[in-house]
Formats: sequence, structure tokens, C-alpha cells
Amino acid sequence: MNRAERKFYEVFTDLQCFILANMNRSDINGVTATHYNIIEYIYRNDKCILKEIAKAFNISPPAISKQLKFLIENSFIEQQQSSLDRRIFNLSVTDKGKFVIDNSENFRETIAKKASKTLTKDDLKNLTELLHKVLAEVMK
Amino acid sequence: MNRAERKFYEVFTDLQCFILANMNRSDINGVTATHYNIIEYIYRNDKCILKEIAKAFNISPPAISKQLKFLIENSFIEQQQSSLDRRIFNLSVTDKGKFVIDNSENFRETIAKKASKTLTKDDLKNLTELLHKVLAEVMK
DNA sequence: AAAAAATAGTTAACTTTGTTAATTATTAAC
DNA sequence: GTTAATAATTAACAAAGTTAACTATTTTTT
Repeated sequence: MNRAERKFYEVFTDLQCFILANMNRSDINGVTATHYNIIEYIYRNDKCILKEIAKAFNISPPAISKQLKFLIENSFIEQQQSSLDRRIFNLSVTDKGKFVIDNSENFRETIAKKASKTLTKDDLKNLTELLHKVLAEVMK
Repeated sequence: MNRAERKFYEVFTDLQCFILANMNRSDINGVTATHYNIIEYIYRNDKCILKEIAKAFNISPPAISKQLKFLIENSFIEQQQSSLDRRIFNLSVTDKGKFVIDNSENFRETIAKKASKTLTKDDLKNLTELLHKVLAEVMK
């Protein structure tokens, strides 16, 4: 790694530490961080299926299955068997689930607000764009 | 949240998802991601103590205690009882632990390299600086 | 068209990693 | 000098992950 890469690496390490630390905090509105993340994923990917979530979070299908069971039993999400392929269950967020998402001050929101407070509007736009570029490259 | 904040929030959510997914991958050089993170923390904070690690990762002291026990038994790290306050055990990374850190192609390093490949040198420097500013604000 | 292979999801048995409460050893404070 | 606080550990347990084996369904092959 050259100097610029090393610098970026260090900041990114701090960022990961921070995300790690905040992820472990539990119970916002009666759901753990993991539950919250899954609800939000379904919210952002309506009609998605178990397999996709498992892939997105890199967690095994049985583990996701258990989490979904809890979320369905507690009416945060619901599933509908596809009529085209009855092996498939499409997931969506209930009103209760939406309420949790909309009313949870999650830590990313806090960060977004602080970022906007700390940086000028142009810097924030720039940061967003640069991060997006890197992520697009990394995820492809 | 205003428009710029929302945009940042979305990119940051993708980032968190990505970090989450990659964190769960285990076993680089015979240690899990959690072990690796702890070893690296000690590497970057020589002579640190259990309590600090617990705080940094927001994990309870007993959980860290168990991880440290494993890392000490397997000679990745070592501890030395402080002579000033014998309740305190200062931690440091052994040569074996350093080897793991130096020779593990961890995912942050991959990201740093890809970031450097995707962005111009100025953009990378800029991104690093902006991220650093936001993190400094968020962590204080 | 029937048999075989593949896919989506679940169940079961187990492991890892976290938690809280209580304990030990040591230091600081009144 | 007793009491309170602190750093770390042990014990008992809970949460959330894993793999392997299973069910139900769809797709592919012959």
C-alpha cells in the first residue's frame, strides 16, 4: 500500500470499529440491531426473498429463516407465497415494521446529520459521491 | 433529513451492509474476523488493557476476556501485569500476531487498493480527509 | 412422461460468542 | 482501617450463528 492508500486504510479501520461498536447496541423499539437491519433490508427491497437476504448479509439461510420467523410472529414483516413458484415466499414490511423503521433514530441517521453539520454542503455531496464510487467498484 | 443527508445516508447504509457481510467471513490465517480485529486493535494500541478493548468494540469485559484467553493461549498476543497497578494487564502483540496482521489480506486493504485504483490521487486524499472529519465529529 | 437434479426454505443438533451476576484481587477514599 | 471502587475472571445462561439432513416444489434430462 502506498501512503494515500495507507491513510485511507486507517480511517476506514476507525470507521469499521465505529460501525462494529454501534451495531452491537441492541433494542431500538423492541428489536435488536440485526432484526432492524433485516426489516430495513426488506423495506428497501420489497418482495425480496430469504435467499437474497442471506446473500446480502453473508449469513446462512437457516439463520435468516429463524430471524424471519421471529419477525413474522411479531408482525414486523409478512410473507406471501408466490403463485408462479410456490417454493418462493416474497417478503414485505408491515405497518408495524414501517413504524419501527420510520421512528428509530438509528446510528446511520445520526451520522448523516452530524456529517451534514460538520461539512459544507459541497463537501457532503462530494463525500457521498466518492464513497459511492468506491463502493460500486468494490461490490461489483 | 434533507436531500443531501438522505443521499449520504443511503450510501452509508450500503457501506454498512458491505462491512457486515465481509465481517462475517472467518478464518484468515487461522483466526476469525473477531480475533483479527482484536489483534489489530492491540497492534495499534500497544500496552492497552482489556477494558479499553471492551469499550472500543462495545462488547462486555467477560466476552473480551474469553477472546484474549484464546489469543494468549495461541501466542498471538501476550500480557504483562503492571507493576504500578497489579489489577492491570497490559497487552501486546507477539511476533506471531504481527505476522498474521502483516500477512493477512484483509478486506479493508482490498478496499483501500480498489479505492486507489478507482479514484484519482486527489479524490482519494479528499475522501480520506472528509471521512476523517465526519468520524472525528461522530466519535467525540 | 418419468426419473434425476436443482432450488427455496425449514428443522435439528451443535458451536460460537455474546450476556448478566457473582467472585477475586487490588487500589483508592473517607 | 474499614468501605467503596476498579480490573479482570468465572459461572450460568441466551442469542445467533453453523452444517447436515429433510420437505416441497420446479426444472432438466433422457
